[in-house]
Amino acid sequence: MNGTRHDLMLAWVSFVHTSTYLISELDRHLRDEVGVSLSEHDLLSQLDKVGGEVMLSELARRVYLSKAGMTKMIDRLEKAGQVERVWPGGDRRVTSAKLTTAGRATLSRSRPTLVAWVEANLRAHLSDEQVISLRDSLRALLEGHGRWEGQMRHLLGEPHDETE
Amino acid sequence: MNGTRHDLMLAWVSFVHTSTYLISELDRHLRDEVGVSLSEHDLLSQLDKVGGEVMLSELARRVYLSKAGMTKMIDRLEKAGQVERVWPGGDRRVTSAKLTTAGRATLSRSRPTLVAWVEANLRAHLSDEQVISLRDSLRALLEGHGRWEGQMRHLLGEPHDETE
DNA sequence: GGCGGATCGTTTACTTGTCAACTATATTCC
DNA sequence: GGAATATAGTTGACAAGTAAACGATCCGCC
Repeated sequence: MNGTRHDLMLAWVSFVHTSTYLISELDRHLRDEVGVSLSEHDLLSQLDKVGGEVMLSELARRVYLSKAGMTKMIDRLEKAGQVERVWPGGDRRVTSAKLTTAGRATLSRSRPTLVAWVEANLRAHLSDEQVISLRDSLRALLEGHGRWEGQMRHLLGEPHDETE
Repeated sequence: MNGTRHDLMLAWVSFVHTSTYLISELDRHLRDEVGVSLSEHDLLSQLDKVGGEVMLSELARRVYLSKAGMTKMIDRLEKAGQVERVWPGGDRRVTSAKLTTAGRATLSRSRPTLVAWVEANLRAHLSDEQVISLRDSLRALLEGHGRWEGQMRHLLGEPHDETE
């Protein structure tokens, strides 16, 4: 018996089930409490992280959406007043999106809701060491697939800076 | 600054992005190579784990699907000949599902494909210690939410036994 | 300076999921 | 034994994603 391989597959199956479960729970929670889905929060959060306009295809890449999916998501969020399409001149093919004031207001409610939920549903079941190890492993996976971004300010609503 | 809270949120955001990315990649890979989606593989795998008939609502709970979603999934898989509906008498409300021979054949192709993919896409970027720690943390999360099952034989196609 | 091939965003058709309403059966309890 | 209630599965209307085809624009290069 290859114990290591078994551990690996166990980790993977648990990973799939955990994410399926937790993500759908958090999604429902955010919809109920704030009125945005998790992916919508994620999009608003990316826009806030950049702090300005982002072209749609770049935005799609960041939130793992096809370009058709991004068109529809921006349609919804624009209709809801959270986001605005802008045409920043230069290349006339590109459309960008930016947060509206209402979008920033939504973020100011969704962010603490999300933080509290994560405290209650992750932190509550993990030791500090497990959180750190999880963070490092996931970062290694993202890096290994070329998907690690600067990520990680803004999660708590901290001011933007460039010191990384 | 609360470093621990920041680490926690970083871990969570990485978790969401990693699972979004990896799951969609594996899903595409399984469709291309074997012709089943990841959720379909998961369903077949659950049926195989039990080794007999399972009622639809129990199946739905195991793969995190609504009962309407389960009806449709079984419709598809039955039409594709992978699965059969059976009515095991007793409670006349219940419908169960079981694997067909074709379903078992599909599993015998999807399982090694999945194992190879996980070796190449997880194992390749993680140390043995990270795999173990990941396994333990995810198990703790599932247990914390009352979603830990026996899970974990069958992942590699090992014979059923009850020694856990 | 204009032709061929990429890239950007949208549209269309389709897939796969949810929720709410419904039917049929089972259970509780008076 | 019968009414109220709960549970199993299906159906229909909708939500949110994809892939492929399309129009517009940009770029490289002869």
